[in-house]
Amino acid sequence: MNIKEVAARARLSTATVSRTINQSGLVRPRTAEKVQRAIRELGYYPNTQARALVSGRTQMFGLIISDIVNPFFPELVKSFEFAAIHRGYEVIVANTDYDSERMSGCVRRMIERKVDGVAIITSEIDSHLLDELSHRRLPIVFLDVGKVKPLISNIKVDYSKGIGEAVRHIVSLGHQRIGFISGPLTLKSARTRRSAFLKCIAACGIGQRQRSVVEGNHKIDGGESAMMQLLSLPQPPTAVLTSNDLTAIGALRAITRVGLRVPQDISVIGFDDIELSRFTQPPLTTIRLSRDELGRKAFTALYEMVSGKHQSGQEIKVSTELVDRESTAPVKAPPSTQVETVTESDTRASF
Amino acid sequence: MNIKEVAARARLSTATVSRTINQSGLVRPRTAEKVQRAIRELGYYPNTQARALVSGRTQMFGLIISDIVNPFFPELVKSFEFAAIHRGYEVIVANTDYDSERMSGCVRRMIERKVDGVAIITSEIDSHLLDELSHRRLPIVFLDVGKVKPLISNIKVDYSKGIGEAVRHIVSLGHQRIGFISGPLTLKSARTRRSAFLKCIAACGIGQRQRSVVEGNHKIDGGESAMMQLLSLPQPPTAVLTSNDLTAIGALRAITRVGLRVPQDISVIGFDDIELSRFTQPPLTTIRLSRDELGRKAFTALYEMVSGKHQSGQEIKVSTELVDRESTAPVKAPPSTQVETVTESDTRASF
DNA sequence: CCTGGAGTGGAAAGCGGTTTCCCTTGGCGG
DNA sequence: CCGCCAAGGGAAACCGCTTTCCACTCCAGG
Repeated sequence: MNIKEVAARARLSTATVSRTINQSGLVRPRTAEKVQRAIRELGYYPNTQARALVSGRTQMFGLIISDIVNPFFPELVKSFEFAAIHRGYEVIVANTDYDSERMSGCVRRMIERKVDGVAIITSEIDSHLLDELSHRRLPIVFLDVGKVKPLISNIKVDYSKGIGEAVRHIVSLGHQRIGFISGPLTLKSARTRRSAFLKCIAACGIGQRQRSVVEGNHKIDGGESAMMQLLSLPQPPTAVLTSNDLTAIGALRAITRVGLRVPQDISVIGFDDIELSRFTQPPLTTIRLSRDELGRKAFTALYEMVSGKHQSGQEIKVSTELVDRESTAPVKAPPSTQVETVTESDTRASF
Repeated sequence: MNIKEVAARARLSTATVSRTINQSGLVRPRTAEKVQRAIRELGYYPNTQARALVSGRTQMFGLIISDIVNPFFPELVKSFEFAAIHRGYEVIVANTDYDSERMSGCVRRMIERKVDGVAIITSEIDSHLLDELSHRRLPIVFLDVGKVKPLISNIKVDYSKGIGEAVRHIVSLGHQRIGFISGPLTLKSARTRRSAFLKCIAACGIGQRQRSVVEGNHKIDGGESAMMQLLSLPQPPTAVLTSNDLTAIGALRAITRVGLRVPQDISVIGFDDIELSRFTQPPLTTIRLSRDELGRKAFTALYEMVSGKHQSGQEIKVSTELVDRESTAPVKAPPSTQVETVTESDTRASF
């Protein structure tokens, strides 16, 4: 089934069929109608490969992420994809699995498939790969990597806004000793979040001695053990911010396990506002970074580069904001008590 | 950058370059070496579109799922994709969003992109779409739809095994009144799970009067309200099975909220064994359906159809099994007590 | 009645590969 | 040293589509 059969059936040339399909406006309505009928009768779909070959555009975008299993990404993928289909683009998703080896595989796939642009929402990228891409004049959108150039746009997350709101919120509740559980510091994104926290905390007049920072792994178990570390400090923090929601959930678990309560004994604030955080017990106060917005804006940025508008690359801002739920409360008492007894049996908890 | 440039640089014909790339074995090693060098020096990647055009195979598979945001799917997608890349295939993922309107859009996309096969892991498919696909001789893999035909394989999940294990486990713990929270009964998969439960329960000699079935929505909130319904029964069940883990998590929440304990007062068993279920409080006993296995097998089934082996379509089994964690316990007492007081303040819970 | 130009539709040249068909080579036996 | 045959490599057709370049029709104006 190809354009020739359609042309034959409509008793027209392939050129006319093609023109009709592509709305070139050079075909008389009566003729177009003939074509349409033939197409309908044959159930014809143009071959995208052939089209891509001649037009030089595949109408596909690549989307490189760290790991689709990480709850941060599915929503992002979905909104990117949604925007893409809407404009007639297809999306090829690739997971790096946080591995720069794999990352180069992903980039290769994108090049081989001749995508019209790539969104890279992960930080395992070395400059050599970047060259590879920009050498081929492929539009790229990064998340938080910074340098806008021709054909390279960047989405800049304003971490400070949300984190600032959170820290001020916590401080206004009387908390003085504030902890932070970072992500794995091998990740650029984790380092960015961490330093945004440090900046905000300093801006609020919290001294170095009052803050304690430990490293998690952006997953539940890492959050849990990091929180255990914080709890075993001589002066544990009374409020804890975390680098993502999974970490916060782990922290919640650790606190509960040790027989303390959230938020009465310790306040916890997450980051990202994943779906799940509405369902923790207590519902998690967190800093929202809209993945939906991220996905949409990433697509749009790419689209504007390929369609000529904004060829030069641009910087797009995405904001963050505090979502106040129930995992924060005023600081308990003059900071004196310390964890001593671990009342396992008292730990009644659900999801 | 195309094959001609490579040929020119290597001072050979394009045919030789092509033969070298495709390992046809007709090229002398010395010549091949020349080609390789030229390719390397130019950073040449063959154009997949052009290749697909002439070979008739795009080396792409479609993967149609319900909703990537549902935690059931990411892992499945990942393992499918992993297997695919391993064999040089690319994957196009499409979400139906449980909407049969969208479903037909997904199918269209697959046809337009000329994928070599489609895995359909969702049940919103009407026969008209199916015709559309098989009319084009596209290999298809379904999940639990049943009819194996030429070019149509089916993955059959053995629900009974895992559910049977779970029910026997529960019964051996002394439970007599057993509840089930189903998924939305508009979904075929939910209906399948529900009827598997009913069958197993009957096989274990539990009478109709001892079981109560309510409908959830496969999400946390639906599980929670469905569980509330069960709890308000004159004789609430002492053990509850659910159609998926999110539902079970909701049930956990409901039970905790009402001042009861899992597993001391009520046992809960989930389904799927999503990542999260290890992290609930208490860790969720659940029935594992390996998404990893599902993804791998779906790919393999497709691959075997396109590569000639097993053109006829086959039925592939995937098993389920009980994963015993901590949300089940022996039934409490002679079944008499009933929920009366709701001690909100006593509800200390985390994730 | 002839000419010119707008409006339609056709023929054909690619797009970048693969593959068939055929011509060169080169190695070997006679 | 010559001839033969297999193997290596080249020329060209073709995959399905878009698009340029033309040819033709038709009607208005001279």
